[in-house]
Amino acid sequence: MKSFKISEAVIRRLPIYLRFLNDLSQSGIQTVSSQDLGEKLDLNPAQIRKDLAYFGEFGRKGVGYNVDYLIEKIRHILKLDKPMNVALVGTGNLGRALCNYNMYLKDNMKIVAVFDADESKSGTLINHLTVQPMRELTSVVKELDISVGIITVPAPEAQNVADQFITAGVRGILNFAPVVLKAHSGVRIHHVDFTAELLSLAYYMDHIQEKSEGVFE
Amino acid sequence: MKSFKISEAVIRRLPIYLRFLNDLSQSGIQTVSSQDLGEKLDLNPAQIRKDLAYFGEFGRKGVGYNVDYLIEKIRHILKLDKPMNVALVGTGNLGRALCNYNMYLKDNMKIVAVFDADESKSGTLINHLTVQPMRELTSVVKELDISVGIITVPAPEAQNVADQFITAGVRGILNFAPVVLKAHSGVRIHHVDFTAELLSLAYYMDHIQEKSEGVFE
DNA sequence: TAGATTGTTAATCGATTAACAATC
DNA sequence: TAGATTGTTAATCGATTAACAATC
Repeated sequence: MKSFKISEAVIRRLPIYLRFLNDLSQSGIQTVSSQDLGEKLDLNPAQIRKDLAYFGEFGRKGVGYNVDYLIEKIRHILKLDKPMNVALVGTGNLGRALCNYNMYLKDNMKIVAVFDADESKSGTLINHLTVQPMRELTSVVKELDISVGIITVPAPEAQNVADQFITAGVRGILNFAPVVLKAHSGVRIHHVDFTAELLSLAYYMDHIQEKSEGVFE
Repeated sequence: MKSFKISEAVIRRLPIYLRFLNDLSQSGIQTVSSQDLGEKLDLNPAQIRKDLAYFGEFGRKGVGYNVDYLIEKIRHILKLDKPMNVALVGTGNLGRALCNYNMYLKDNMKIVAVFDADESKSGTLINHLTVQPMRELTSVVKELDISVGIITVPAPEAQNVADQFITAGVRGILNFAPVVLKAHSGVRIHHVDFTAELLSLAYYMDHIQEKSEGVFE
């Protein structure tokens, strides 16, 4: 048994590999080289080989990687080979969009409970799920063995919701609110910050596009 | 006049600073130190000082940064001090959510046109905007001087939409589809990849949380 | 066998952090 | 003046890329 510290950058690339490998598999392609992957995903082939090599020897010299075998391996590494229950708080436009978007299903991640602070929404249905009041959160998280919470509430309420999730026992949070959340170590927080993506995009609009070159007086 | 290459990591932090500074400003706080910022945003104070110093001397030794002055400076750096027009393609749940979410307004970014490949949707209203057919895209982008395109279509159509945006003349794309897009240099693509965020979150769920430590046999 | 491609080491590159003189 | 905090250099740390022996 070996013990590694795998860097976050590596882990964040694995879902990108997985997604493209799934496409290949569906197209009936059985073998792929790091060269191919690199071209399609805009990554250095050496980086891809190195990333995968952290977890084992998945390829064959002179041949490449077997697509379905690699899919299986990455799914195992990311722990997508067993079901994981997810709860969502905040049934605004974005929250409802995510509930309907059940892409996660094939990756064994499933939204199984939805909450909203506005109790007048309790009982309404979103994609076969009944909206529940916040006071039910702790008990539902425990009953349904929910390990991940998605936050789609306005920024000022996000930290409060995160605290409730953490108290209830979730181990991971996916935050869509435009605010930096605090959590004790032991709880992992990923941030989907599309306002920041849009604002940083603005910076590049008038610049000469030679690898992040900028001019200032 | 000095010429820099500012790294992408630096640019991506500027909107985070800006957002928190806006909060401070609204709370009536006039001065902030890199120490304060670092604590609230989970960043190293030295990094914050260094980031800002790429663009000028915005602080005062022994005092800190004037909140409103720094806001003004960052807004200028990111080019948020002049209006920027945005178009969106794909009026599914996510697209509609983004149209309604006009947080961008105060940052001078405004969605001014919405398109959908499904022509039966043409003419419907989303938040005061009329959905238009794809064949109008090129002319509308030119007429309204649109420089950024948002893509919220299913993955298989995303590259095609990107190509149309690029042909029409946009210089930046914010892609929400779970696929890596290709573009010639000169067009900047940012990817909001929440499925990847969710899948990589799964990896950390059963791991001891000591800075990305993992164990494999 | 000849060509292709992995796994891995070494070299490079870039980003973060520590430290401190300058100065408010 | 004493305390605080910046701007900036140097040191550290980590991630990417190049190169190549191993081998299919």
